[in-house]
Amino acid sequence: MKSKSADKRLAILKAAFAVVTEKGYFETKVDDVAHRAGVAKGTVYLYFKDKPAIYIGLVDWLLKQALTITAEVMARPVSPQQKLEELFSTWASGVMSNPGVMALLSMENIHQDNSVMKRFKKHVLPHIMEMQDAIAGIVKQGIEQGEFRPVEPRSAAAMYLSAFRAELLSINRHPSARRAESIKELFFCGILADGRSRTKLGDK
Amino acid sequence: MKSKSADKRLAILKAAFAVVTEKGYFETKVDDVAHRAGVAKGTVYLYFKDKPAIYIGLVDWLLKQALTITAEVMARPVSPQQKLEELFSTWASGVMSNPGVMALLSMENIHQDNSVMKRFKKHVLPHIMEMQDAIAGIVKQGIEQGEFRPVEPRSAAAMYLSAFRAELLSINRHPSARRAESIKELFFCGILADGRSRTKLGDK
DNA sequence: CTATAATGACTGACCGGTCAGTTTCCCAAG
DNA sequence: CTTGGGAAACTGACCGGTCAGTCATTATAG
Repeated sequence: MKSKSADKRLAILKAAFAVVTEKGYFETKVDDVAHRAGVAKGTVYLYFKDKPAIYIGLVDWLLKQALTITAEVMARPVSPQQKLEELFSTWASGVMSNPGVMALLSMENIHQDNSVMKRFKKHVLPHIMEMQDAIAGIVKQGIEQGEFRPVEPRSAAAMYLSAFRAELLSINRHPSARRAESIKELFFCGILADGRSRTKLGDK
Repeated sequence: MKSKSADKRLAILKAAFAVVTEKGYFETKVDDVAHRAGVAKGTVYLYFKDKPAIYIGLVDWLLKQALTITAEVMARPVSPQQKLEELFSTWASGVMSNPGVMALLSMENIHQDNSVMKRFKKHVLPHIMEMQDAIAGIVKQGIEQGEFRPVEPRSAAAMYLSAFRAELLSINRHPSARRAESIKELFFCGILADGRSRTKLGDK
């Protein structure tokens, strides 16, 4: 099964990427993917067990790319903040620039618990967690170096990913670079004016 | 069509809410909704033109509730920050607490451009925008009063909604109140340590 | 010539939407 | 109060289209 041709498998994945980001998983027909890849439907089933397997293979593939980028950025000899900033823009200009990607990766869909989503969870969540851990690691480093406040690293990682998502969404809606900068900056600086005490929130 | 019974329409919406948040739109069968509502399939079609109409009706209904809460909170005589905090927790404990709601409302899915999503966009996006505008309004007020930094209000609103989403996601994943506080605080304060200049980001 | 890869017509399950038939409700006439 | 009849609400079996997955057949490579 692996021997046939890694190229063809990749071609099918790329076709699936194009179709799924355009129409969404449920509206994507296996025939669409096959045609886009320039093969017959039967051929798709030589490389993937069934339709969900295509989707899982696709997300796997994308996340692996994103993780590679992440690891590469993490290894650079720059400050934690710099790392987070670079990751932000590298992601934004890389794999993730396709407007449909967010739909593809968005975790909301995973909270449903039919059998397809269970399979999806099992295969893909570990990658997501790995990513979040990587970011939490950078945050932790930043805290130790005094660059960041002592926040919960995993919360910060969640927030970081959300900010990234917000950026992509606004890029999709209004293709203007200004907004994005602003969102990234909000992540780092927050919204409160300088004068306000940063510990005030805890009280209430 | 309106005369039949508003109660029954509502019953169908509630059933749809239960099923759609559990299984997602595409996996939801009209029969499921009908059974859950205690009516026959045909009856559903007396109240809704077709399946997408059920979905649109559902999201409309939920967003209207959220907007009501928003307006109510906005009217309170408290500081902008207080407003945002209260909105955050009121939403979190209200309509939005169901783990499936994010999936239901998440905008990612809307970037696909088949006919169903076009209808969806047309009906629902205005409500979303209304919501974002409301929040941007609070932010603007906060800026004028010197409570917030002079950020782009709409970016801040996008960030706020994303932070809210991050909170819900982590609540779903680990039912612990700690994390949520932390995410909300991150929105207000950012992640940088006190000593760091807040304007430094703009350079580069 | 054999083995491996690729094909695409076919099938069976599924489900959105319909509609002829049934029940329920209301009210006017007896 | 009973009755009857007509309208409105409701029902669910059915239909037609769609599509995931199969497999007998054909093409290709070695």
